[in-house]
Amino acid sequence: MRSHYCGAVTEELLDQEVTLCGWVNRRRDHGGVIFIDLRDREGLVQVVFDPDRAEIFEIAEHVRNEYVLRMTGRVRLRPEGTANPDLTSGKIEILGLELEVLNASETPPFQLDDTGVHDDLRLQYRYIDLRRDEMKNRMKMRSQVTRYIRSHLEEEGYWDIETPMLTKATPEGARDYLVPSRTHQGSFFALPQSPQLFKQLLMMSGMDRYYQIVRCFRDEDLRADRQPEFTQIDIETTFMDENAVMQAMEEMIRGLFKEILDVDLPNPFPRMDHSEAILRFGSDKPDLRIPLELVDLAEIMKDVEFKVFSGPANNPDGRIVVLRAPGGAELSRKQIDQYTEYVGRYGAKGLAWIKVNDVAGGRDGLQSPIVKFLPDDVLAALIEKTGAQSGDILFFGAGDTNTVNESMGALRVRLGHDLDMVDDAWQPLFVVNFPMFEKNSQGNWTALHHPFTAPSFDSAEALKADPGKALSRAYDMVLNGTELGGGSERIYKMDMQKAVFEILGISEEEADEKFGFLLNALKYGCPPHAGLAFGLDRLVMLMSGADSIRDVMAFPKTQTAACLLTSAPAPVSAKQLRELNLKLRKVEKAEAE
RNA sequence: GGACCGGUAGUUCAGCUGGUUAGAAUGCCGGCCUGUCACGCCGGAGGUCGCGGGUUCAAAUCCCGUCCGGUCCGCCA
Repeated sequence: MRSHYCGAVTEELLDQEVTLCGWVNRRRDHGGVIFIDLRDREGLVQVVFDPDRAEIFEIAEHVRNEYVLRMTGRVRLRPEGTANPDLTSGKIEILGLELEVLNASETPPFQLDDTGVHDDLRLQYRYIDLRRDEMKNRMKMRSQVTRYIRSHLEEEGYWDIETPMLTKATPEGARDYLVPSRTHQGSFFALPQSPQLFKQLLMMSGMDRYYQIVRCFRDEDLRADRQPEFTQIDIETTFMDENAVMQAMEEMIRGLFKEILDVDLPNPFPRMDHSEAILRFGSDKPDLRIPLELVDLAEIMKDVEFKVFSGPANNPDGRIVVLRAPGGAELSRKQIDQYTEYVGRYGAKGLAWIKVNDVAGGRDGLQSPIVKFLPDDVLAALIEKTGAQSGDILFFGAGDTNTVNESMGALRVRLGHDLDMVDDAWQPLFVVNFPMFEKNSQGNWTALHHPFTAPSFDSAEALKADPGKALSRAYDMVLNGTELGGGSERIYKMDMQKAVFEILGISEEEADEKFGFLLNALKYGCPPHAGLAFGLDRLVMLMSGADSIRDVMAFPKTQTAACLLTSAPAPVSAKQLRELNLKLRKVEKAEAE
């Protein structure tokens, strides 16, 4: 049908006849001569129609944006001074000799070069949105990324093995998407939240090294970086400890960034203990591009009269920190109020602050509603410990540890952006040595990672004796404040797995019912194994500079998990429900009161 | 479940302290134009102001409810 891609026609084809197919990107009609920019996936080329050939000139006059054309013409140099350096094909143009309209187009609902079109319209007409260069390039990069990952892992001896999409609901973790079974009425499949258990079973099956670029499903509320269906690069290996896995994975990511973006990531990636990340950045996925850090003030504030500060300083479950924002003394009262409202979202009850107007001026150089509560020596220690300079502002977070970490960690990132202090760089790291368990609001132990993660303790007895002390052999790869992937060394011994279930309060019967197949497999020669999973969408989002993973998915869903293109989800027929032995409950608002 | 932002011409927005005929840009349609590339010039058409209710002599504008899109908290690894 065609001889070349539009974007691939260059001066190398001078004087040759080419046949092209594509869309009308734009038509410029000068009366006596018509230019059409013909567009396909690979780019644009200018086609010229002159009135000498009345028949095709007539056709060209009636062509409109987004018409699909097939044309044949001769490649020639553009007249001197009319080259377009913005196009790879800009030195040449094509003199139209034949022209066929393969299909007309209605006027598109939005202009392809309009950058501010609302998301809902873009999603409804996604097939038009995807024609835009920005979107097309993201799809291309995504394909390049998966190609690189696949070929790299294949070369390293990993096998691509598929796992079921129709599987079993899991009690832990996210809400499942359920699929009713027709042949087992009243029973349901679940779509996988991840292939976690299957990939472990593949290791037990002796597959040695596995990978899969695989769709996962989680029925939870959405965010800019969370979709109900998303793609993981899922990896698992046998007989490699966590250090070897981390090293192999960072090598892969380094290679990927070099290949696709020509970016050299650090070698090796820095590693940071989970406890250090929380202490310094208030986050388990610190954005190292931002130089600000939380400074702990427990020592300084222990004995002050000001209970808001001394209380948390003396409470083992409390924390008091300060965050120094360089140049922040210029912030207006309104801006400070906005930051107060911002930390309030994370549960902070307030946001105390001190403006350092003149660092040499002692108490008089400080401006703040709380300075009067703090003695001179504490103020001096504060200035010394934060390294505050004239013109800075100090923000204080005090309260229970989690609230302080979350609110001040978020404020740190927000200030970094607002004060334009985000380093233009790629800052990856591994966060390691996570706690194995944490207490939930009811005071029960829950797994920080998942219940198949191996603890740092070798013996099940030691683990049971003090679960709060145990670290896990888990690791998260973090890039610029986004969690790119995470994994762990897995439990491969029955007694350890049983101990973990016991600590989590999962009874033997329940464990048997939910995970019996895995526990059984542990009995038949289970090798040590470890792995991890990357979020492909987040990876491509970061690499392409997109603000949301929606922009690196061809057909994403809205925040309410709907597809505006197909109008999914949608009701089904009574017949379909009957076959599945399902009956809908009536939703009557009046009765629901 | 909750907080906040947005919804006005095909599109992106202005108008919003209530008051003649709701504007701009762009797109669209028509005419002119032989070197443009965001072509140019002239003319024209185009609106349930998301939806429902209320206040008022009068509502795009104020109030209540609701739907849709987005950001975030909760939720989620």
